[in-house]
Amino acid sequence: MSQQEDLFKKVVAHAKEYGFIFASSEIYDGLSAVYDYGQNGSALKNNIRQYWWRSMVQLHQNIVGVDAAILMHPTTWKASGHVDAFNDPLIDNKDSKKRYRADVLIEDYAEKLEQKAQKEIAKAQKRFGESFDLAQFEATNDRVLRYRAQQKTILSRMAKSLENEDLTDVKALIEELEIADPDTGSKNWTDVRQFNLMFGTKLGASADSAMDLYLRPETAQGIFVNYLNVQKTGRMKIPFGIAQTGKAFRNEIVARQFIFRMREFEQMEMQFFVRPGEEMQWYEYWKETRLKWHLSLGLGAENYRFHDHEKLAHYANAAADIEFNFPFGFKELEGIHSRTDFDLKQHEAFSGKKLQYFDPELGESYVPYVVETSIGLDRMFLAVLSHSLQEETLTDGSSRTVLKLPSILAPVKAAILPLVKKDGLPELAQEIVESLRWDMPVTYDEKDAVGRRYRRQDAVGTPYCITVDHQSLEDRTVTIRHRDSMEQERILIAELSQKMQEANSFKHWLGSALA
RNA sequence: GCGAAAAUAGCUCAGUUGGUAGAGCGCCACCUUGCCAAGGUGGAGGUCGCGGGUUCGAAUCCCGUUUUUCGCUCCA
Repeated sequence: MSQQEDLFKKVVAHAKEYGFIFASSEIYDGLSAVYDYGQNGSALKNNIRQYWWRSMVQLHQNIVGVDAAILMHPTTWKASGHVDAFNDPLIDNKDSKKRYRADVLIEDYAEKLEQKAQKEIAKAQKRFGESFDLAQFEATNDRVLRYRAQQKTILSRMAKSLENEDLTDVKALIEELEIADPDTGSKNWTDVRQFNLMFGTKLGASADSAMDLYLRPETAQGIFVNYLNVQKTGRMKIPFGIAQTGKAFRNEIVARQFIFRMREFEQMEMQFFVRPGEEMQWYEYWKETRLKWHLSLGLGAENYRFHDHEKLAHYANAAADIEFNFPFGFKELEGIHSRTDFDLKQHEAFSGKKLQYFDPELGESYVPYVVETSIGLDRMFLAVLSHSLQEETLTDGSSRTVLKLPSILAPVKAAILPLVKKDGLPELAQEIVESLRWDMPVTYDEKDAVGRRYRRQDAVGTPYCITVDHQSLEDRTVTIRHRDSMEQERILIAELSQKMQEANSFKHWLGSALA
C-alpha cells in the first residue's frame, strides 16, 4: 500500500521534473485541482488524443468528428437533467464531521415510516391469515394511515422547499424530525448548503443584459444537439457515430489524486446512433472494441477490468466502466453507456424540434438509441504515464529511471547524438536531424557523456537514440540504441527514416490488436 | 467543506537555546574524456509559501491565510 503511494508520488514528481505536468498558475501558489501540461506532457496528450481520434474517425467509415463549443444554450442543461442532478443540498454533522445529502437523509426517514407501515401490514396478515383484505386494511388501519400520511407530508414539504431553494426549511425539517447521523446518532447539524457542480458564467459584457450560462459538464450534449445536422449534411445512415474531444468542467467538491479528478478536464467521446432494440448488441460491440484499443498499447491486460453498473443513471439501460489499475487502485478510465433515446427525446421536448431519423429500410421514422463511449483523456494520460514509469536495476547493480511509453505515444521518437562534440560528428548528426524532422519529432543533444544522454532520453520516454560515431563518417551507418532493452544495432543512415516510421506506425500498433 | 500533517535553491533535504541561509544532485559556460548518469574550473539561482504579531533581532515563537498530502464526504 505504502509502496503504491510511493510510486504515485514518484509519478507526480517525475511529471513535474521532466516537463509533463505543472500545477496551474504555480507562481501564485497554484489553483486547486487545476493543472497545466508542459512541453512533454502536451505532446504525449496530443498523441493519445490522436491515437483515439484515428481509431474512431479514420478507421470507421460511419463515424465522423465534430468540435462543439464549450458554451451552449442554457436550456440544454435543463433538458439533459444536469441542472437538477448536478445540484445537491448537502449538510454536515458537526460531531462526526461527515457530510450527507440532506434530501437523502429525509428520504431515508420517509422510507423508515413506510417500513413501519409494512410491519403493521405483515403483523395483521399473520393474525387474519387467508381472510386478510390488504386494500381494506390499508384504507382503515389507523397506524398505517398515520405513517403514510406523515410520509407524504414530509416528502411534499421537502420537494416544495427544494423547489423554492428554501434550504432553511430543509434544515428545519431535519431538526423537527430529529433525524440523526446514521453512523453516530448525533443531531448536531450545520446549515444545509446548495452545491452546484456546474461552472456558471455570463454571456454578454454588460452585467444587466448578461445571460447566465454554464461551462459544459460533459461534451456529449454538443453531439446530441448536432446529430441531425451531421446526419443530414454528412448523408449518414444508421448506425453511425459522432466523435468529439474537448474540455468539460465540473466543480468537484473534492478534486484530488493529481490529474485523475480535475475541475477542468478533457473527454474523448463517441456517440453511436442505432435502431431502437439494437442497442444491446452495439453496446457489447463497443465494450469489446474499446478494450482492444486499450490493449493495443501494451500496458498489460491484467491492468484492465470491466465494472458493470448495477445502479444506472437516469438515462441509461446498461452501463459499464473500463477500469485501470492506477497507482491508487482500479479506477474508472472509460465508460460505455447505453443511453437509450433519453437525451434526444428530452431535447425534442425542450426545443419543440423533431429529432427523428427516417430509416429507409424500415420505411419509418424514429428517435435513435445511443451507445456512448466516453474516456477521460487526462485519466488515459495518467494511466500511460504511471504504468510507463519504471525504476530498473541493471545487471551491474546500478539503477536507471526509464519511461517506457508506447513509442507511438512518445513525445519525441528519436534523439540524435554525436558520440563526441568534434571531428565533424555534430555536423553529420545535424544532417540526420534535418532529414528525419520531416517525418517525426526528433531531438539533438551533444552535451555530456553519451551514457548520460541516453539516460536523459530514458527519463522522457524517447524510444530510440541514434548515435553518430567515427565509423559513421566512413560508411554512413549509425547505431540505434533501444530504450527498453538498451541494446544497440548498426544500420545505414539511408534506412533510418523508414525503420523509425514502421516502428511508430498506427497500423503497426492498432492494426495487430484489432486483427 | 471538516480533521490531521507539511511548505527553506529546479529536485532531495540540513539549518544549534531566536543572531542576518547551506549541502548534494541538477542547470549554464569553458577545458578534458568518449557507448550507458555522477572528471576539472568557473557561474546563475532563495526577501525561507503569503500576511500580521512578539522581539533590539524571526527560516526558527504566536495568530491568520494559501497550497499540497492523508482521512471523512461527493462522484453521470
